[in-house]
Amino acid sequence: MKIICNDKQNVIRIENIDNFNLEQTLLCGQCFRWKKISDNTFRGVVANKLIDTEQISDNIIEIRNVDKKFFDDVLFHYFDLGTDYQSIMDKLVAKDDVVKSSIEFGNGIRILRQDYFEIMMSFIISANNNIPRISKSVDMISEKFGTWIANVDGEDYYAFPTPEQLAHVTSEEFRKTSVGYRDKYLCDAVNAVRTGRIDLQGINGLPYEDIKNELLKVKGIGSKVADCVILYGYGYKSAFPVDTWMKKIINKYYCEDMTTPKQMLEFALEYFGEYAGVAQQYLFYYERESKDL
DNA sequence: GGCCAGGAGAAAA
DNA sequence: TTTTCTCATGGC
Repeated sequence: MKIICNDKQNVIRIENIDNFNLEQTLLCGQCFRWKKISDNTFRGVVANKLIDTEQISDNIIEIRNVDKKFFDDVLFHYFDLGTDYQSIMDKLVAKDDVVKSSIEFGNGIRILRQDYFEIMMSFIISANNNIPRISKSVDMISEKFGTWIANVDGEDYYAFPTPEQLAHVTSEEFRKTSVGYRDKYLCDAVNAVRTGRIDLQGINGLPYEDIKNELLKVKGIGSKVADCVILYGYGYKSAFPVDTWMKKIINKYYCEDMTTPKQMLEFALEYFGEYAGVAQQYLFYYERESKDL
């Protein structure tokens, strides 16, 4: 991987990068705030900055509107550029033909490391919901309560609000962002952070079981949502969210008679091992997208 | 008009 | 402790 900085134009160019497809990574359901604005370009807000990023070729990506400092301080970590995905892929491909097919189908998904608070709120909204609506609600919450970032091409962009900005938002106000009955869960999550019932920064690095138990203290966070936060926020690559799609996949390809999510989680952790979460993301993408072929 | 979405909490068994 | 019911919302 080679990183070329052009601070005069605020462009970062990443060359010779393997396993990084923007569309698969940004629209695969692990994040909700990136928009496709042309064939190969995506626009999104990361840490109070509006960023454009373009897939120049399979191995070249350009990031615009960022200087070297922001790239080093934030984006390198956000895009998980310090991780050797090729070695992870090699290990997973050897598991079985289902994983192998999934990885050959979507061989450019990276697991982002997103803001803890934003990802927690987003996945509380995700419960019994669908991706377009989750995205819509997260955008509405940002627009109503977050800090304005920029107006580009006639459109306003906002940062996801901080816990302080949401401190006095009522459930009725959350309800107006079409989150449905999850409104009160969002209030509780904000309250949990502000009172210190959960320390989102402090729990980073705890053993999987411990960090999960901390997250489960928040109303609206069950096993699946906790695993999403642990995987897409804290970057634990063994965390394995069992959603409706993963249930289908496990029943279809692995264990026909398995019924409970708890069983499935135990099976997945044992079978897929330290990169279970990565396997999960590829299986999820494959099962959802390959139907269109 | 019922079913489904990246489920969770509360009630009931 | 483990199953069953209910919970907004919108697209199909």
